[in-house]
Amino acid sequence: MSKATIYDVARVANVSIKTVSRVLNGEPKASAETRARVMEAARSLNYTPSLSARALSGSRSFLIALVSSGGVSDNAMLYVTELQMGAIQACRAGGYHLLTEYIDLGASDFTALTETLVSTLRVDGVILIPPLCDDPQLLSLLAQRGVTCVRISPTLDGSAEEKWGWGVDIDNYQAAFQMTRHLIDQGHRDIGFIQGHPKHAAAAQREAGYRDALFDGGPIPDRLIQPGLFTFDSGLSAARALLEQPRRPTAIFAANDSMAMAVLSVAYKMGIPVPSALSVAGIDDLPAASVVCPPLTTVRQPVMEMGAAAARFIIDRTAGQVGSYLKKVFDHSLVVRESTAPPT
Amino acid sequence: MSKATIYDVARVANVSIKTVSRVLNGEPKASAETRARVMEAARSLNYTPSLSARALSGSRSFLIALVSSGGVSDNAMLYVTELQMGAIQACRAGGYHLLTEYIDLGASDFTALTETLVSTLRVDGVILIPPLCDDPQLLSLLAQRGVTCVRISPTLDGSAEEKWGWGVDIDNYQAAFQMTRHLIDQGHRDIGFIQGHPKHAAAAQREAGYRDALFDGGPIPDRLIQPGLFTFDSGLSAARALLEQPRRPTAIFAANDSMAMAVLSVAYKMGIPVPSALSVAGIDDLPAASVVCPPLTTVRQPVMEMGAAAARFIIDRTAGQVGSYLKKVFDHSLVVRESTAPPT
DNA sequence: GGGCTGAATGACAGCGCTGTCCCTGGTGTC
DNA sequence: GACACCAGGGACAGCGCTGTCATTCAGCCC
Repeated sequence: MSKATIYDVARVANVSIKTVSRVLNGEPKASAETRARVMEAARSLNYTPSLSARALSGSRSFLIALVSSGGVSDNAMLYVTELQMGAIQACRAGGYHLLTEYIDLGASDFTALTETLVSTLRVDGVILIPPLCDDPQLLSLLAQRGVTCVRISPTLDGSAEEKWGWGVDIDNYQAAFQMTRHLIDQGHRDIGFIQGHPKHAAAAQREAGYRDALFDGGPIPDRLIQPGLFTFDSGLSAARALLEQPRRPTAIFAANDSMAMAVLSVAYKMGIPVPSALSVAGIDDLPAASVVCPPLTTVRQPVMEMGAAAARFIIDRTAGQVGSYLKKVFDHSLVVRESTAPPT
Repeated sequence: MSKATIYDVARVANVSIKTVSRVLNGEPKASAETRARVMEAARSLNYTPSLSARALSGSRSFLIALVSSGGVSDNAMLYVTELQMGAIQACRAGGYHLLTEYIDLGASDFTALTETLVSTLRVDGVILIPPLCDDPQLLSLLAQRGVTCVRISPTLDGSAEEKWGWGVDIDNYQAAFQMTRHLIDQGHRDIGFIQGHPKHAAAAQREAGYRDALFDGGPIPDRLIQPGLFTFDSGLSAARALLEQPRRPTAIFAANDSMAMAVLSVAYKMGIPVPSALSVAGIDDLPAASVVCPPLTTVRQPVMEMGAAAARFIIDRTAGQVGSYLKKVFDHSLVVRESTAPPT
């Protein structure tokens, strides 16, 4: 009942521990018969190898770290849960385990974090979440130490890409472009935009998509664009700035759902009915997006799949399969709900 | 630059590795002078001990697992993120690391989970989230293997308590009682209630609080109470059942925020203004609760602190401090926002 | 048949720590 | 002075695996 070791398995299967190790790791040199015998012994003993021992002696640790920053309170970071769930799933499938680390962006000690990840934990890879995934200091520390990184929604900087690891993302430009087109198709011309956090690469891409869809790259009246930080609170101010104008837009497209919900909230307070007098759209499809009133039109990203892909990349790479070291772009989809409608 | 070992530190400090180990682990036998020398050497080498080696040779693994079940899509489980954040914080402070494992409740193999936790990971403790924390099968498996468990919001079963580990919770009865009183104080008499998931212990406690506050334990008309499952969707049906009655309640108290938001949604669709024609209240204070329209009156639990306390308990216990093996009850607070008001 | 190749397996040395036991020399006691 | 005692510190054996290299034994070629 208590912990079975590789020795027990070897004894039962009547082979050396090395052979057990080989079979369990799927190494080639083992006859089918031996393989079966070992597997059976392992099963009967309910044996699971010790991660610590494997990590200590071998070159893999079977550990992946998901590093996040930023407070929970920040609605914008809510998709971390979903990402994590995807990563966990992929880890299970590959015999890996997911560690979650947190770093305070304020008093951040990247050196200590790196040391922990590399020396203490010896992780096989790290999944980085924005805005961490775009911090050159952290990235170069990790690169120096040879850590495999996967960046979620990283900047588009091509040259850095190769140096700093693989990335997963959606096509933020296209997502914003399509959403803007959706509003235009409905008949909107006066479409306000709330920008994302200037440090998030996705923010600029989304704004570009909006600009190009609305004015094909031409100048857009300043009054239509308000700064935001991807947070609900920042969305509140931006929404007010947009809605208190004498000639207010008939639609507002926020660079993410948190801010779009802020628009909903301000409109509600000001007595502006949505969507009849104002259409509102966001990006992300947060869990909350479907439960607010009215349900939010937004762009859904396959966050869980992205998390799974990130973990899988690290696992494959550690197992020797050299990944293509590029960025994988996932498909997004427009989710049209009730917050958008033709202007009346 | 590359991984420094305890040998390096020993050499630099001119002591044996055992002494380094002693100093770093805060063991008594070491003079102040030696201690300082070792610390200095460790710092200068940027040394961090290997977790694997420590775990393999010692009795602690410095690992805590947070086990969750249930889909991400389930709004009700959203507070996992917050719990996790608290646990991570406590882990960092204690030199621990947090692993997140997931188990599919459908095809659940508790034996495999336990084996992974015990043999493979050798975790020092496990944090269990509802409804996992009330599953007798899993609990007894873990207890058999001597795993320290902390259960979040567990059943009140006192006898099981000691056998199955420590727990953290709020006083669900009081929380619901106070919320109901709040509605009564505002003048409501016809207060509907949406029950929680029958398997969650908190659900029954919350209902009891509601019943006692409203009718002091006496019979409550059936029409006022609707079944729910803590999910948004279940809240939708319950809300409809409540609001389509000829004589509909003037207030609805849902056993959690997800379902309360469903009430908001149904009311919106039916054109019932909140709070003027209907007050709505929930429990949990989800991140989304403050951004819906109108912002939801709810009960806030100190989820992050609860997570931190859970992790801290495991850490202390592993370090030898025998915990009191009871349940720690945290203070909750009524958060009155705009979804409740006197009936008109 | 001798030598060679290659597949299947085992022996053995660590990986970087901690637990246990042991040694040293200074102090206190009578 | 003989003894016990204890704080301070070292030697050493693993923890449970994997990497490396050695060994064995078919099968095969000329």
